[in-house]
Amino acid sequence: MRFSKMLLPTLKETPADADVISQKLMMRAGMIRKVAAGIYNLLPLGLRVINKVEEIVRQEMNRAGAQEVSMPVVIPAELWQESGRWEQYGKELLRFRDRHDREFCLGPTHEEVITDMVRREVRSYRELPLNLYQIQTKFRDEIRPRFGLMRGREFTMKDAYSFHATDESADLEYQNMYETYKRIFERCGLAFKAVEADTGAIGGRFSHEFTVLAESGEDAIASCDTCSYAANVERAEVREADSKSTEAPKPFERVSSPGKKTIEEVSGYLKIAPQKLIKTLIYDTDKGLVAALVRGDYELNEIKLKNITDASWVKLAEEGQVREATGSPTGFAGPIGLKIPVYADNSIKYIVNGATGANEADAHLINVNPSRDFKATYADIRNAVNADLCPRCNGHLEIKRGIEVGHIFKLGTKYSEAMGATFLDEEGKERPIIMGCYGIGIGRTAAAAIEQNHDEFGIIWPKPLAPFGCEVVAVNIKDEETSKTAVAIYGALKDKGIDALLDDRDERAGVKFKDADLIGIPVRVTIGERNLKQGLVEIKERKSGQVKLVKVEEAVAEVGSLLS
RNA sequence: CGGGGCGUGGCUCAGUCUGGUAGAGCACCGCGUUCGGGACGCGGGGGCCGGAGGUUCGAAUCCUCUCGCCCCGACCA
Repeated sequence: MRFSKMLLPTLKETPADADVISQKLMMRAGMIRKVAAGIYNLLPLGLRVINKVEEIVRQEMNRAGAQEVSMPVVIPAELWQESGRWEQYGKELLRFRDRHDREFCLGPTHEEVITDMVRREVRSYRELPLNLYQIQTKFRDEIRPRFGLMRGREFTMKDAYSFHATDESADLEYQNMYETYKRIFERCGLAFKAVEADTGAIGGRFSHEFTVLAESGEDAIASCDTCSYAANVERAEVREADSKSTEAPKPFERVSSPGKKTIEEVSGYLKIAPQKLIKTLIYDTDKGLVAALVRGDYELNEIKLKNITDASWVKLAEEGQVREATGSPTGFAGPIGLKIPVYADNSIKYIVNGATGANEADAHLINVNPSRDFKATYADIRNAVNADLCPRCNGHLEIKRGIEVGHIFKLGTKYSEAMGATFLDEEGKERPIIMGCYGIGIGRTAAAAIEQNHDEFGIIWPKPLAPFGCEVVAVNIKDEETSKTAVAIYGALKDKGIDALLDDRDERAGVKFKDADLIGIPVRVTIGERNLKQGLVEIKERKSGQVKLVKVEEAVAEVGSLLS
């Protein structure tokens, strides 16, 4: 491709509304342009990268024995009503009506459609297992789209669904996909981690996230510094250190604490460390109001709370509900005397002479001792923090940020049962098909690659994702020798199967060099008059910045060896 | 949806508080000089100041309503 002919509008300035590096660089490099919030055009350079990612995914999925299909973006409501998600999914699901007033939605994921497809075609265990995937546009009406392709509302995703007659078969495929995902992200040149994760709205029994470590990541990952344990903090198990305090329990007493509501205020006013405060949060759930206790310096993990209470949703109670449960305004709740179920984080157990709300305005209790003064169900309901004990070994957890680029789930029979996707087993017995599902965010993977591979000048593409393998820069296109040599090398590269970009614009050298650094092609061949007089051209690697001069005739071979 | 902010040539922004009829840099077009790390000079084109209503002799500027976008919290590939 010739630069002069390509729609490749690079930007000298960073657009005001971009806030992560990948988004800024994608905009500046002329890869993407915003059409609406969370909705983007992919320009030629951007599409090239997306195609590279897709091709790697496609090859590896095929290699793993999966078959590619394509499902519609527009899905009739009935399918979602069958699975029960039409009601559950919430506003992320963009719903609309056609001219006949029939209800549809834009597919945010395709369990329903694929389950419908398979239940129509598969009758016997002989036709299983099956792994079907597609690379397709999804739409999720995100509350807050941001970070360019990293969290768009419309995005391309590879989603695969597997169908099995037995649990063992499903587990085998889960493992197969786990290995496949590792290969895919390795081939993309990414530093990633597979971590245990919560199953969320997709449902199912267990799952792993594939996370690219990056400062801008929206996920917090806890990983052990000695063993291989890694999990999303939403999921990370917390093991409390046994800390036997030598302090003697004192009788509890009520103290006045006018207007002191937050942990900092109470801690400061009563001169008690946050670690000795019992934070009491009132939650509304579909099972009624509950109280959740965590140590003052920890955060409650709502997912864990939801799991332990066996509720299908939990949310922080409103002011009125807090009054109803505690008889006091928010900020003064405590576990003593509550009539609702009390769930306490394991860390509470070790508090001696702690402080908590008195369930009356402007008062707290001090010298509270959990085992003596109130009853609670103890469980792990807090978020893991840095330096927590590893649940698997004697190491400690480190919290890092990451971008979730892939997720694999063992679904079980959630959808097959709801939608009647069954098969006949060897004994002629009808059974629900066991399912797994496996997603990869294509655009997000490309964005993650930039987050991990860039410098102050621009993108540094990992070779497998680079939109071109090599950029040929003709320093002065008006010089006949330069122009002839550049075109010849460019042609020879193409003949050799190397995708090349020829910067044949009539621009000053500086402009072309800046653009080359910005768009981040791995290898640059620079043809300038001075070197050319000695029969030499310059070859520069984007990543290392290493420059070497080679003979014109050797340039193509040198580029080839740098790219292999 | 709650809280905060912003909408002025293609892009980045000034002008808004203190109304007087729209600017800069970059980009774009022409000519000339320049030419290996985002050149310079001269000339030029381009803006219902997000939209609607109002106040006023006069509104980018003040008021009301609306739409869009961005940031901080509850979702996920």
